[in-house]
Amino acid sequence: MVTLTPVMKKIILHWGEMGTSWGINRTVAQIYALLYLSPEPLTADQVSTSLGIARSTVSTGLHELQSWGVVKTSHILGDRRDHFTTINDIWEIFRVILDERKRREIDPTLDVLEESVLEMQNAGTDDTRVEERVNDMLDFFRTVTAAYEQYEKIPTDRLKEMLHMSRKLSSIVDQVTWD
Amino acid sequence: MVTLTPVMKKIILHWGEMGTSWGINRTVAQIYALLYLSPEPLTADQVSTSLGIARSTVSTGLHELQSWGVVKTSHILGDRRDHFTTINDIWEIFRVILDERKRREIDPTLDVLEESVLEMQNAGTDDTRVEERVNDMLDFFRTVTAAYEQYEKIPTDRLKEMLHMSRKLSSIVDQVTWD
DNA sequence: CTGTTATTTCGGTAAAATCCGAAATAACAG
DNA sequence: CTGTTATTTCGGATTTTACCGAAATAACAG
Repeated sequence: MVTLTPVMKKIILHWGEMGTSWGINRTVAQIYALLYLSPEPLTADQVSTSLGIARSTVSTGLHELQSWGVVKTSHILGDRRDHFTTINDIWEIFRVILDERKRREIDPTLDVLEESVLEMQNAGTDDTRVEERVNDMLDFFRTVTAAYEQYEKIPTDRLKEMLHMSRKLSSIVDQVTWD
Repeated sequence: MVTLTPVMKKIILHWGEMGTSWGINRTVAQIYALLYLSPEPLTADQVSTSLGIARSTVSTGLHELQSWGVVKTSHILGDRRDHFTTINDIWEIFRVILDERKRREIDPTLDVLEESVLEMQNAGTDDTRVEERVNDMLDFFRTVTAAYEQYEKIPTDRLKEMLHMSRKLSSIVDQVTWD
């Protein structure tokens, strides 16, 4: 059991709330926050008692976090329990989350839209409006995906630089013309 | 009652699913998709019968969509019922959604983190680790917010250009150095 | 004012997501 | 192999969220 300072409690609880808006379940997000703030790796039991959630729930939650690659296990000599930590660069964490969201939300939508376009071509409908709108959507999602692929190539350190300098950056980009 | 083509059904259903991952409730997202695809504005009753959801649910859903500014009413001479449409630029729509998400998820987090830093200063804890992590988070959220403010200034048309040219853009940005 | 149609509010129900705890399994020490 | 500790699985209970439909309110025509 880890004693939580008021600040830690506050952040863990808020993180839980925020998680729900991000489609991450409340307790999973709390587990994450606890591990992120904890000075050393924690066992599943410590997580369970500190947050007051069932051992089994912690187990499932940790698996989910591990499957995303934002939580790792570490081990201590003479102790066969797993100890859990988060990767500690918050920028990396949000890259992972963003990636997960893209995978779950953008990619399937792209598929559906592409299928739809094909189906409409085959059916040969004269439903111009729907056709037009679906094409608009498809263009949008394709463009966003392409841009995302560019973003993915940028190493985190470079990304930090860029965003820290976002003001300067945007004034530079303002001078760009395509033709 | 509007008859839905298979393609429309497919997209509406998928949109509903996607909505849930975005923190938008399934039926609200479906209403949105229907209006987006419909050639002309629809009455609440038409939405209700076409999607098979209760009139009252439609009412609430339409209000929510209107409060976000992505659905507007229009009127037809000699008909006192409201007719509903979506704004029809999908780019604008996603700007609105993004903005909503920022407002609900980023802004409150920034508040909590700033409060936390103050509290920790007052309490004078020597909990270096937590302090460090909270500061990291704060820096991250501040940087993202600042970058978002730059993005907000870009007119939609310009944004389209930029993203359509994201490859070229990123090679230009690659040449930027700050010092 | 009265009747008619449109819209909204709201309490209760239904559906979905979350979480618990008991039991099963796994991992290991001796 | 046996006992002990750690971890996972899973059915059902609990909580949360979404949805319906009846009743209230609003908006209007005559």
